[in-house]
Amino acid sequence: MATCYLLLLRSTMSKTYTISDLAQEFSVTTRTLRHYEDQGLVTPARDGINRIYSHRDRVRLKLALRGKRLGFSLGEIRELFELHDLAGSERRQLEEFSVKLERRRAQLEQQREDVEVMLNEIRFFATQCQRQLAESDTDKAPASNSAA
Amino acid sequence: MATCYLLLLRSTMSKTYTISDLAQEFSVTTRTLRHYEDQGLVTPARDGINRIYSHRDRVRLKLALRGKRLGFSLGEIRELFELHDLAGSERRQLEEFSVKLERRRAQLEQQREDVEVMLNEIRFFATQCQRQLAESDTDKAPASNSAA
DNA sequence: AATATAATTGACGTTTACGTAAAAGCAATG
DNA sequence: CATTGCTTTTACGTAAACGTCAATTATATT
Repeated sequence: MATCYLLLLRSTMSKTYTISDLAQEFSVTTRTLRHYEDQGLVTPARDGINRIYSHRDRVRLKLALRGKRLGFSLGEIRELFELHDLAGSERRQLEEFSVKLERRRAQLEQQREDVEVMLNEIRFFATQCQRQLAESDTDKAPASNSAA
Repeated sequence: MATCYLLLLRSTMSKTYTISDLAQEFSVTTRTLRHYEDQGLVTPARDGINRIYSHRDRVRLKLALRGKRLGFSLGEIRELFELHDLAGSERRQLEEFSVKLERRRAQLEQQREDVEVMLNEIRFFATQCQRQLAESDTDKAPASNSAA
């Protein structure tokens, strides 16, 4: 049930996409996609001069955008990708990766708490707002006036 | 149990703080605090030329930092503060506020989901890492070799 | 009084993540 | 075949969020 997206990076699918396909699908500009390429987040093939994005690129883009929503920098996102590619790698690197993952996990759990708190705040003010709006409604309704 | 921090902004407490008090407590630079003042997030009083931060300022700072962790811009954070100050305000503004809150709520819920997914990924890779590290341990242990 | 410590106000610098404009190359289409 | 549309590279521009001096001022300490 809990799909692991990073694993999809290994998947082998042959559908390809143009730059504007992906730009449209993910509501980003083509400039953004080229920028992500500069930063090493995607590595589209070429048809002559034109970029051809693979399924893998698409997945990476999706992951990158989620990373961004969570406040990861492009550099950090690339690091995660690189670390993933380093699967059957040296012990030293694996240990470093492990440490980084742990740090990230802590940050994310802080963030999770932040989100909950903030949602509470917002819900609270939303109700306050609604209440005030309701009051200003009854104020304007000349029939039902409950004494101030 | 669920403290509403924004309400603390109304609280009346007389303890004050210097700029470096708050900088230390929240692990930011004094430059940051001055910047936040420029952006209207805090409004310290003055003792002659020196800044005197109130309890209210402290709470605002705390809120601002949480906002930042969640990817809010300083401008958006200020907006939230302003909207809060606008408590007994005009219907029009309240309605706008309501809409903004709703948008924020949607974003936050997206973010909550993002966090969960990302935590899953990270947990998955953490275990993978541990496994590999364990394997490379048994590899190096000359006693127990389970045939490749 | 002299020196050290912390605060102040400019003001320019830096990084990140793109925006935007210019000049040019293919591909289909009227 | 000229135009339209999408693509390319190159390159300068920009907004946000501070960093980093520099020059001054105020307070505290020896």
